[in-house]
Amino acid sequence: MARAIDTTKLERVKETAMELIVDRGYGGASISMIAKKAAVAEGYLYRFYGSKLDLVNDLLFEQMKSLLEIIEDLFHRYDTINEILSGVIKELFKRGEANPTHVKFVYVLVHDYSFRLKEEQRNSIFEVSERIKNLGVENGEIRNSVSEEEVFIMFLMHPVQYMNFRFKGLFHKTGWEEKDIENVIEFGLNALK
Amino acid sequence: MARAIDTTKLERVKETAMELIVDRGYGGASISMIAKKAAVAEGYLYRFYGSKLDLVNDLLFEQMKSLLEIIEDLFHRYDTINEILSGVIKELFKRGEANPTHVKFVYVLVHDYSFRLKEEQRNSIFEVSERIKNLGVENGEIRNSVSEEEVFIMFLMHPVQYMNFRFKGLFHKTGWEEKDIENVIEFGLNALK
Amino acid sequence: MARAIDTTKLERVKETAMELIVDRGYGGASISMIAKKAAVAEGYLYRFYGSKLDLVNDLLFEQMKSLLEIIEDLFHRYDTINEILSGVIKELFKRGEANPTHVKFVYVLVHDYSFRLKEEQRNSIFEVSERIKNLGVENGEIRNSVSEEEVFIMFLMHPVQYMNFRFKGLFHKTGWEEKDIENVIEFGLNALK
Amino acid sequence: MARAIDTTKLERVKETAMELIVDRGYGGASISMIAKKAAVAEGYLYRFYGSKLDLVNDLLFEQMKSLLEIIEDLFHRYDTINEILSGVIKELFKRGEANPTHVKFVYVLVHDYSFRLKEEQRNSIFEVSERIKNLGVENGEIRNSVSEEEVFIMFLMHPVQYMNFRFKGLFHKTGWEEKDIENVIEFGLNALK
DNA sequence: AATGAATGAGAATTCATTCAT
DNA sequence: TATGAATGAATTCTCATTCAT
Repeated sequence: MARAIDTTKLERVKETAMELIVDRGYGGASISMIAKKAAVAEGYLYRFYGSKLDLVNDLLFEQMKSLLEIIEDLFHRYDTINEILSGVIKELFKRGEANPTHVKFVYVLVHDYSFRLKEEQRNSIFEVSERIKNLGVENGEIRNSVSEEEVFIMFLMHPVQYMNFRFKGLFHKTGWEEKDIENVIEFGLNALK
Repeated sequence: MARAIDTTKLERVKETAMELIVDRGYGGASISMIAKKAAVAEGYLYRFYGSKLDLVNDLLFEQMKSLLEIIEDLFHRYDTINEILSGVIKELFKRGEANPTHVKFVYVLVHDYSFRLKEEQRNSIFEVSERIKNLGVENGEIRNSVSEEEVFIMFLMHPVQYMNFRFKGLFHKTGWEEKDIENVIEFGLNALK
Repeated sequence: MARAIDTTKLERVKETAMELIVDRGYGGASISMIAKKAAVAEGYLYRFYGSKLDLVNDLLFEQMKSLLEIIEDLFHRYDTINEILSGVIKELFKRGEANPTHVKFVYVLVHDYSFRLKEEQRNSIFEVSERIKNLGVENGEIRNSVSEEEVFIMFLMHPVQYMNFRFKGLFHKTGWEEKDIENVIEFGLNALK
Repeated sequence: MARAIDTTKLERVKETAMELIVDRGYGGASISMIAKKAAVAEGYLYRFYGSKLDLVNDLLFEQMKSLLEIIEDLFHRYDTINEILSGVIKELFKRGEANPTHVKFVYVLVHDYSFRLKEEQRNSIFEVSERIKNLGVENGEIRNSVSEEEVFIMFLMHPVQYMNFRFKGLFHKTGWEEKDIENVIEFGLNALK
């Protein structure tokens, strides 16, 4: 009987790839570095991905999906922008604490012109943003002049950027407290209202 | 006497480097590609920069400086957040139209963990943000709970991100109109107030 | 299981490297020349050596070690300078015949200021020379005024230089005969006595 | 009227070239390094030499000539091997003290298979060695079994090698004293007798 | 299923040389 | 006479990818 695929192994590769790409950029993270750090043979990942690019695109898709699901999920559970945005941002910060690498990875690749989200995911981003906007406009929590882009920015990109500024220590601050999270929520609500 | 330095040549190299780095990432833009596209010898740029990294760091510094000067300049000419932010955002969009590559370049590299702004420039970012916040808080145009980071984000990062979402067509829109610019201004003022 | 390492391959690289370095100098023997002549991929040798310099230093160490072992060995088997020196020189000429490249390689690199023997090997050179001198002085076969350097020169450097003058045809002679070897031995014994 | 050639300038280039070649090897000493250290334009030396190789060959010829002239000169002034060899070796050590670089330079290049003395100079080397040998054999100061090569070695190569071992600190000694010089003379006379 | 030896195209960088001034 | 800007071939080294085992 054939051996089963060792899923922890592949997981290790993915995690390591994200770490190294965040730290050293796409070009700076070599397959052999990733393989060595993940304690896996160099040729291993070619059993699952056709190329390095494939792997990274897949990783980006997966991570972005996971973040979008936070929004989708809360959108279905609450019906005010206040609740949804609060929930999303709290969850994002929670993940930033538990898995900084994942958040950094999305942050880095989303701003890279060499990586594009898949059409399918772009559509899904547009749709969530639209539905949120509609809800907000009905509720009076979002100005009409706010665009879908801005909704997306405030729900996802801004908190992610905020965390990354802290990761980078751009303003000589690292990490965050409860109060910072509250401020980010307040900031978002204000921007949209 | 030796030949005079051909200054347009170096300018060509810098411009081409930014274009290719935006399109293909730091690692994806090779020196030989840059040189060929700029119609310059491969060894040419090493007369001015010690390495590819040097060149790119210098370019980032230069571009960021140019953007920061917009803020500095308007800060000295106006005394309401409304006027300053309007001025900054209008100028940013103007540049985005005239020189999309420059704006894309800053956008891409600022989000890359492998490139860090120089300490000197980070300090200058903090200082401008602080001065703007102080002014705004005095004027009643900025909430006290808004952090310096958020000021910087709304004055620079958000408009730059907005333009780049349009460049990328993330929401199936490309380019912008007068009304979009007005909205971005309104969005920023709201977020800070 | 991965492929087994082809050991003859590395051997080919080493041999070729020595040949080319002897003929064209360290700088004149390029990695790609070596690889092509050894029928090996350019990147191959980097699996074993971190750099070209590493390879060459290792080669020098190996070759020098091999020559020093001749002396060590004969020192333990005989107890007159006459016997030891005769043995060493005969063996050196034998190797010069069988492997001229090895002898040329040592000759070239030992005289190059950019390559230094490792401290460890320098010590071992000093020690052998010292032990030989002590034996010779006791036996009355070596003058007291002869230095360790001169012992080393006569046991190793002089025969190697002699062979290389013949390789180079500096005096319009190439190769050597039994009588030449005898003369070199006689020359050495006289010099030390 | 045209400016005269600035001979000190060319002299500076030659001296610097020798220094750098000794320290870093032929390939390691670049034209631009030499030019910068000699405070001369990069293109300057091409007014006198067709190529880097030309320069170095010329330098080797010049330095070797200068050393051979010591022997020629003393050969005409004295008529015993003892006097000639003593004179030569003393003069060589004197030069080694005054101009270590020159002695190192000859040492390095003579042992390099990529540089060959010119036929003309090789002949002159052979002739001096022959004349000395004949004189020595007549005088009874040189054994008949000694070859011309060995004469040359003892008159030039050995002292040069001796000095270079000291320069390199191969035996943990640097520099030399009067007594060392006497020993080298004694060593040479013994070897030839 | 997994390994890691081997490849070779392509990367960044250097440098001898040329030539307009 | 002398300069040094500019060149581009060649160099060392890296790395994604393949494939025999």
